[in-house]
Amino acid sequence: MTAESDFLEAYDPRAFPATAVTVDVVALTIRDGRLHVLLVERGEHPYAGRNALPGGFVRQETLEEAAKRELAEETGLRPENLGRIHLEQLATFGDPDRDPRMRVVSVAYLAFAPSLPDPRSGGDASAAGWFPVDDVPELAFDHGDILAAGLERARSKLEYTPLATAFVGAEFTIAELRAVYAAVWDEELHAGNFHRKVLSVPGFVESVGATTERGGERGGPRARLYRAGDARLLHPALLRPTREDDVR
Amino acid sequence: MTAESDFLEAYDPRAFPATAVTVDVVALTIRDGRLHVLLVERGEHPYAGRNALPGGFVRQETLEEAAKRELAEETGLRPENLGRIHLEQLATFGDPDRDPRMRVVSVAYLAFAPSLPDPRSGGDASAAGWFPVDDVPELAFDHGDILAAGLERARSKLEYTPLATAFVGAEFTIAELRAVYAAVWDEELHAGNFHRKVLSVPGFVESVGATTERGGERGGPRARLYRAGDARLLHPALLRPTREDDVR
DNA sequence: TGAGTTAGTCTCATGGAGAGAAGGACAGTA
DNA sequence: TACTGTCCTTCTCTCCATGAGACTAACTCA
Repeated sequence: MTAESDFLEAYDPRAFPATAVTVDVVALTIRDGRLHVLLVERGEHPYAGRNALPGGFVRQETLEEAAKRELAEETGLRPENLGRIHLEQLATFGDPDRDPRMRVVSVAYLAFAPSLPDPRSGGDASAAGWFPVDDVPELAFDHGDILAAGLERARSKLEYTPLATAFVGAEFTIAELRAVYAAVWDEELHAGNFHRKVLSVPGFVESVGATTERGGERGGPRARLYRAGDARLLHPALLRPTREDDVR
Repeated sequence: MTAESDFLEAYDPRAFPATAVTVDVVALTIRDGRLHVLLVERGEHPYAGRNALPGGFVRQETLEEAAKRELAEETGLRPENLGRIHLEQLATFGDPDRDPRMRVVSVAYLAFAPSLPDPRSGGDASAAGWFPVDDVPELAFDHGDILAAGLERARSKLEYTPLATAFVGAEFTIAELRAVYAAVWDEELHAGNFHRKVLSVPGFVESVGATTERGGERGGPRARLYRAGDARLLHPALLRPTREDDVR
């Protein structure tokens, strides 16, 4: 392999045009029954003062590690506590003029988390906060497009994966799970049918054998507790009600 | 906005570590009832002589334009003839050591095309060819992973989008469409049920009003011709038979 | 002309999904 | 304590999508 090592030694990485690679994270959670996204306020140009998705340049690390690092920085969570947070690659945005400084290609990641503390109180990440996704200010760069892609991915993934369990605690009730679907899909769901459906999908949830300590805030019986099962795909899927408009 | 323009003038793009951005294309087509992928033989180090997905560095263009350009170069197709080819972003691969030369982040694209001529006879793209996806040699870089991701995406997208029509000509029979599903999914399909299903999904196909000139090669009546309808999503979806193994 | 093949239609059994309702268990209030 | 309203959980009924199988008619090839 002498030819190859010679080649590698003579290779000049600067021969290619400078392109920066960043990660941006669409971090979603549910607070007060509404879907929220994590946004930070930009302190620097360009778009100073505008809200943006948390993100930054990729260092000597994998893309996923970069996304985890950015998420940890902005939420104030320690990386080791990121375990229960679902993280997946969303898409890559690289239009030549999406950043006025230079060519920046951004790999967007999507994160789902159970309700997290307000990052404002976290100290370091000063100007960060959770915003309801249906009431988001205009964002910097093309982050509005990235957010839209993240929301669509989240809505779609609830259908055929047990992702909703990433939004709730380790033990949860069927009603809590239903609230997740209702918040992400922004749809009312038939409690009885949802209950039957969730329990009928193999591996979606498994019973803990206990119930909540007390009934709901406004009455009602104690609910049985479940934890996430071992299914990676829901079969059959929980299809969201499809509007004709979506199809064409 | 003087502050911002001052900032942009003083900005030094070289301040960030050099990272190259490439696109790689998983181009799929169907030949002789089998799913094929387009591969090129690398002439240069690293991985000289190994097969790889067609791809290259991104220039002053959008990522999708780069993918189209690479695809056109390797297939010998003129860019204006790429119209009927479906192209979508697949995922981005950026592990620090995936390319021994330098940090290379690759945005992978997925392309579906009707049967194309053999690129070997196209002249320019000398060492390119179509390989059956279930009989692919070991690939350069992490292109094996990229191909696997592309196959899974293709199989999944057939379920809920009219993507299969991108594999056939402008006018096609239901049997041809069924052959696409059978090839991509590598599954036998019940002809009667498939027929009923395809015609029952609104906007999937629309009748041309004519039939094939003659029956099948081994007999049978003439088949009615259809063209792609205006649906962007299939509802209800054509779900592939799910094996229990896939679920866990 | 006959045998074999295939497009298209149909029937039947099964099971999932939506809608509605009922049985309790529980919280809050009078 | 009694009452009211909430809501978790289960059941029933109906409709529809799906899989399996069969049948007819049109066509090719020998």
